[in-house]
Amino acid sequence: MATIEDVAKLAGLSRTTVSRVINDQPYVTEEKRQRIIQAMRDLGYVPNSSARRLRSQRTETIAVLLPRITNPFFGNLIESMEEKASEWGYQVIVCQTHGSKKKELDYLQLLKTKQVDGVIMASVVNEWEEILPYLESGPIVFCNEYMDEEKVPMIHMNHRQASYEATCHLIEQGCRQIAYITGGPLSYLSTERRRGFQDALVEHGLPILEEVDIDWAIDVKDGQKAFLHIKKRFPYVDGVFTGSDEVAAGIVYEASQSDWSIPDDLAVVGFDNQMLSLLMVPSVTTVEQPVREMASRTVEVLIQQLLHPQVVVKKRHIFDYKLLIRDSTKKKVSVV
Amino acid sequence: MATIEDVAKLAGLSRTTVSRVINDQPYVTEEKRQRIIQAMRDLGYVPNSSARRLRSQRTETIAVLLPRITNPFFGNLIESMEEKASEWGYQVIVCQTHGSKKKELDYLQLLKTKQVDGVIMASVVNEWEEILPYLESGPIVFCNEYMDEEKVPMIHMNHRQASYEATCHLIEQGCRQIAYITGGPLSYLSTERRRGFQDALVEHGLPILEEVDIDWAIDVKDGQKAFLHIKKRFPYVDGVFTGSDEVAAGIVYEASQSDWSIPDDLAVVGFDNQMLSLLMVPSVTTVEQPVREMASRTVEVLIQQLLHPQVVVKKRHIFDYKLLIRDSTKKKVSVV
DNA sequence: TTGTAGGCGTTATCAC
DNA sequence: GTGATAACGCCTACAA
Repeated sequence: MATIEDVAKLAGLSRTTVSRVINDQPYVTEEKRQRIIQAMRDLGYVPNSSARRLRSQRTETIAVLLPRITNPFFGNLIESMEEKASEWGYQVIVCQTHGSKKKELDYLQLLKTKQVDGVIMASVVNEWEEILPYLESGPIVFCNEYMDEEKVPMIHMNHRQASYEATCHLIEQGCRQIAYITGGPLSYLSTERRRGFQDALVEHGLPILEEVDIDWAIDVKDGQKAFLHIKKRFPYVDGVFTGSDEVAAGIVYEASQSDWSIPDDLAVVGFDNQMLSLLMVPSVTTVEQPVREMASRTVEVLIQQLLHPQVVVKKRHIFDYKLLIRDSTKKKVSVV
Repeated sequence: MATIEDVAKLAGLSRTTVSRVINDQPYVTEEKRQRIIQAMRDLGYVPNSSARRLRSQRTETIAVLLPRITNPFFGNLIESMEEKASEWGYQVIVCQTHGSKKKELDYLQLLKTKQVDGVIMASVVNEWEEILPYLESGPIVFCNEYMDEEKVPMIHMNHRQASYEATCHLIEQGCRQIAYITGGPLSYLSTERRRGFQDALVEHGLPILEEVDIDWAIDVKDGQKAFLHIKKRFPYVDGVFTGSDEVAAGIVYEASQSDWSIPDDLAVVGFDNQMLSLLMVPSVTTVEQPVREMASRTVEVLIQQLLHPQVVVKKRHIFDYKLLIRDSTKKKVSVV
């Protein structure tokens, strides 16, 4: 593999001059510049990025931490992030934590070992105290997940309010016994969602169904199981709020295989506006997040911090959600 | 940031000895080893990976090229690849080409600049002649996509045969006017699929409907459009083979909004066995690929090549598919 | 305008 | 067992 030295020799010039040409710097005669360019071509020279990294102390790479890519929400997120990062000449490393605290810390280690310049956390399972020390080694930005902290920028929606609004919608449709179905690791975000849900119930004087504690539902199969569970053990439930379109789809699907009718026997609200939610029969009411915009903003915020480390950045970037009302909640007998 | 030098000083030893401890090498007294470990702790020392890369000429990073992550097939693929790579201590860089030849070559450049040790191409849009030169800089492995080449390992299914079988199934169900719906960039794989489709038609003496040339369908929306297009312009079509479950889902969905019935007016076969295909009403007949196994094997093949460059590896790894027959093709009046 | 030389942090070689 | 030294390939004061 040709090095800068080889090019210099072939062109009969010094490494310095070659380096100037590589980096488009001035103070090189056009004639020598051409000679060097020719030499680089002849040798098939390409600058070695490891050497550059060592020298510059920068990797132009960022890590994106998320639970798993096949969750469409995170898939969309990283798709947009990669596109944006690529525009700025940055590489993206995928870091699937699968909700494991250890894996999360292992991947944060990339920051300490200087394998990446910065980290985006789209999911957070460790406590803040665990994460804080890594901040010494480079910037961290939260996206989607958030906390009561002001040390790192956070790009997200108000999940508490979104859940509140979704639940109010169920109540307006006449639901009185509403179950909360969730899954995945506990986090600030998931707590916020639950709070919003309970806010709405309390405000309307409705009971919080402590007995229906389904906290293990994360995908379509789980949704199907959850439906059967409810039908069998808590048949009085007439509405469900779940933080996942996949779970909602599972419920809708399994209901269609039973004698229950959605939404009349059971109204269902999902979250994220996945394609699935629109294609189900009945279509699923859901909360839409501006995924692409959040992803794009997150990358911008991180890269700006990398380019201008001293500048104090805005810490909160709150995006708007949108409740998309579809057939899974449009009860025939609606109570207003 | 503490360096190996700092640790050495604090422990009152040389960099060499510290390096030995870091790399678990013998020939260090237990007492000194402990002193060094303590010093590393005190300083919060972490080896700098850029320096290691430069020294070792290895990055322990691989690049995965694919069109876009949100295509669930590729999402699943990279999910499994990241997991496998992580087991071996390798990082994965996401490279979305969006079917662009230029982007594909740009990402292959990562190999030349030594930012990655190897490349997995899960999609290929350039000609082989364009790709070949990059092979000098490191190993490339194909997964999913393939070619008539023996220079790089290829992990894939026999798409021609899968399409052939799927089409035969449509014919057995009584379809006589079968449309082929495709999309995305032309490639060896897409050509193979078309061949398999035509093989079946020819073998059964059925017409190839040249007039129905839908080659622009890649997602659900396109599927919906395609259905309307067929219904309006080619109402005699009674079967559709499409290389995408999303397109199939769009067709099924749009049909359900019309007076056509699936499968009796139109039988539909998709590809990939996405969750979608199972949840649609009617559920969609599709071809299942062993995605996780292919992904996992691909990473293994690549890493083995990195670890043992001289060993000649098996070039073809052909996996089995499975035709999953569901409601979208079970015509009531089936002709055998 | 061009070149010399040192150092980024690590590890392999060789001498002690 | 341990340490001095060179080298990986690049960039950049500083000198000329």
